[in-house]
Amino acid sequence: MSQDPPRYIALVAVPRPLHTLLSYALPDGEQPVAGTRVLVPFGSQHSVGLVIRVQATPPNDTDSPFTLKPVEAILDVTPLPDAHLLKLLQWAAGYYHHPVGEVLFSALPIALRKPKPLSNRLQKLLLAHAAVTSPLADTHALQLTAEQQQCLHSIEQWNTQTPRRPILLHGITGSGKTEIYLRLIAPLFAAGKQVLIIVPEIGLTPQLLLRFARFFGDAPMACLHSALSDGDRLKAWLQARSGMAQIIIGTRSAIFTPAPNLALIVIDEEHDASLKQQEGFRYHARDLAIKRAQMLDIPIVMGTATPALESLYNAQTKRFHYVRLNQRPGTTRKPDLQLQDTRPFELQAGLTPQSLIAIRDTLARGEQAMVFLNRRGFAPALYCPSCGWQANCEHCSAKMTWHARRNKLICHHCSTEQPTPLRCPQCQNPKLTTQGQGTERLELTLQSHYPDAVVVRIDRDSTSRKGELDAKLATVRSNDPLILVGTQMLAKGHDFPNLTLVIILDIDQSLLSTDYRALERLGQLLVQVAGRAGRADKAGRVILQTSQPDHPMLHQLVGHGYTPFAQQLLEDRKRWHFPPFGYQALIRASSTASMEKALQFLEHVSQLLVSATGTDLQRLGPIPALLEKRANRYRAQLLLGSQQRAALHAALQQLLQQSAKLPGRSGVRWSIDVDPIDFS
DNA sequence: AGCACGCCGACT
DNA sequence: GTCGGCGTGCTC
Repeated sequence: MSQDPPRYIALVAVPRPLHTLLSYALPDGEQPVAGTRVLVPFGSQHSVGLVIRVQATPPNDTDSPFTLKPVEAILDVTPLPDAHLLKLLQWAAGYYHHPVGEVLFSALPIALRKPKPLSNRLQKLLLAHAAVTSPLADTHALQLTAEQQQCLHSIEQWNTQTPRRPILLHGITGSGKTEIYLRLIAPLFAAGKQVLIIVPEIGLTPQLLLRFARFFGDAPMACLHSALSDGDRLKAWLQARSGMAQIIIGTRSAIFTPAPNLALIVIDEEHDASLKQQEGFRYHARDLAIKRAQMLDIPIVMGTATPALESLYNAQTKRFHYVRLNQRPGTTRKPDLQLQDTRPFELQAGLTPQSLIAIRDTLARGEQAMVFLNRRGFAPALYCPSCGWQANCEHCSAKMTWHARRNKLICHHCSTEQPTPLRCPQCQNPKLTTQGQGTERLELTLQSHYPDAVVVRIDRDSTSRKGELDAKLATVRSNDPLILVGTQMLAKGHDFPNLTLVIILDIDQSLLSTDYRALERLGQLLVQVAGRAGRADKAGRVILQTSQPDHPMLHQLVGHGYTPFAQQLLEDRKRWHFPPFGYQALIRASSTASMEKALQFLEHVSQLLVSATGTDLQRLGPIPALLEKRANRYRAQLLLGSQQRAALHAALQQLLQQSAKLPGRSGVRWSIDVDPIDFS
């Protein structure tokens, strides 16, 4: 049974952790375009794959070790990621050393993993679109201030120059960055172009969305975020891909949305850590956005009140254009920021006497106060005062947090829940005690301290039900005097005009952290939270409670502001050859068996890298991770550093090529994190 | 990631 | 004697 050799073969990426493409024979006469999905046989089963390339079979192809299996079905007529996205994604797979098929499919809506053609869905969408006409409903345009006009003018100028550079828009909270975005987008919108806007977390930026909706009227907007159903996500994605959604707003993964007429990318809050994916394909949406804009030769604008040190450095070295907005329209005074030493006082509700007085006065003036504490739950520890027993998570090397409302112990690392023990499991003592405090306790104690005041708590626990967050935000926006208690969730994207006092608790841990990025993040968080105070025409006051009021970096931040603070941190980074003065990758390993197993594996990785590269690759570790055990896995890490990006990437390439032979790899899960930002 | 293949303990 | 444990290795 001899067969003619296939004329063409397809190189296909499947959504599995394979670092290679697989070759399949194509039926006679078929030449699918790169980016179309195919159904292929895969081991004993079938898989959807993406065609990356189609090649003619070499005429006398005798050295091929395989008899190629045939492509079973071609699922699409047009490519899903277009040629440009395909190129970007392949580049990203190489840069982040992540399996190419997983990278490609992580950029597609989940619904497209099923081997179903999408032709009919498209048809429906396009028919729906035919009825909509959407004039620019610019009835809510505000007059720009002189500073904003100057800023806009600079950006427009830069966007006519070649070669292009990314633009860093460093504007203090309330300075009107959104107004600048809108003015940049408007002419593109009118010209039928598309714009991609990446935001940290869409549920938390309702005001930005509202502003866009007002500005662009009923223009078709595609929103892509984690709360969407698979169907809605596919719909938004198709609308963007068809070009009919001109405004595309989304979180991190929206950076992969196809947009044939893309003319501008905006990254809002470019410093935000949520732009970096923290598992699987660990990409940074800002960095990929810069790459995408560069490949398309379109402008990219990154806005923030607290630039990432990397971005600030890029601005200083002229890789980025840099423009500032220093004024808050309608406000004359900057918030008054003060450090408060907690050590001399016995704290009540975690607050110093001065803080308590400040809250009382604020309420008396009919204004709002916010107490920021980045810790959920009632208390971060439950222990027995008589024998010293403590409620630890049995799956993690961590204490369990006590939640009063649900009367449960919850591990914030693995989400394990346990009923609160009635007596000490060790000595039967019926009186267990909590230690420390979270937002839940803060809410309670503030309420009893100010019995007549309304206390609103906003954190993940108090807003998990649908509509709950909106209701709470509406209460706050009614501008009645109240006390707002909350975590991270309050730090970004909200505008509370009657909020004039912000108290920030418990920052001491960040000041002592071994993570070299902890101070940068603390600085960003403090400035962002402080930016909530004193909007509209009311002066704001920010109180920073700490047991280390003499910390030099805190003084730098409070005394001179974010930029000199960041500059100081950059100088430290330079001394240590840390990013952006060097390049890093973190190898993580975990084992259910023991810490030793994870460490030993990384020791072998380390040795492989030395013998394979022999370069001046710096190695820090292997060391146990900050959280040594999580969800029953012992975790260790090895930090790699180099002054040459190419050397680091060559080393990672070597590691991947030889990883199958590494001793001690059985029972160990491991991963590569390029440009790590979180060392937990 | 799945899945099959393969070599060691307690059961119809 | 077999059912099945998950260690190992492969997927064109």
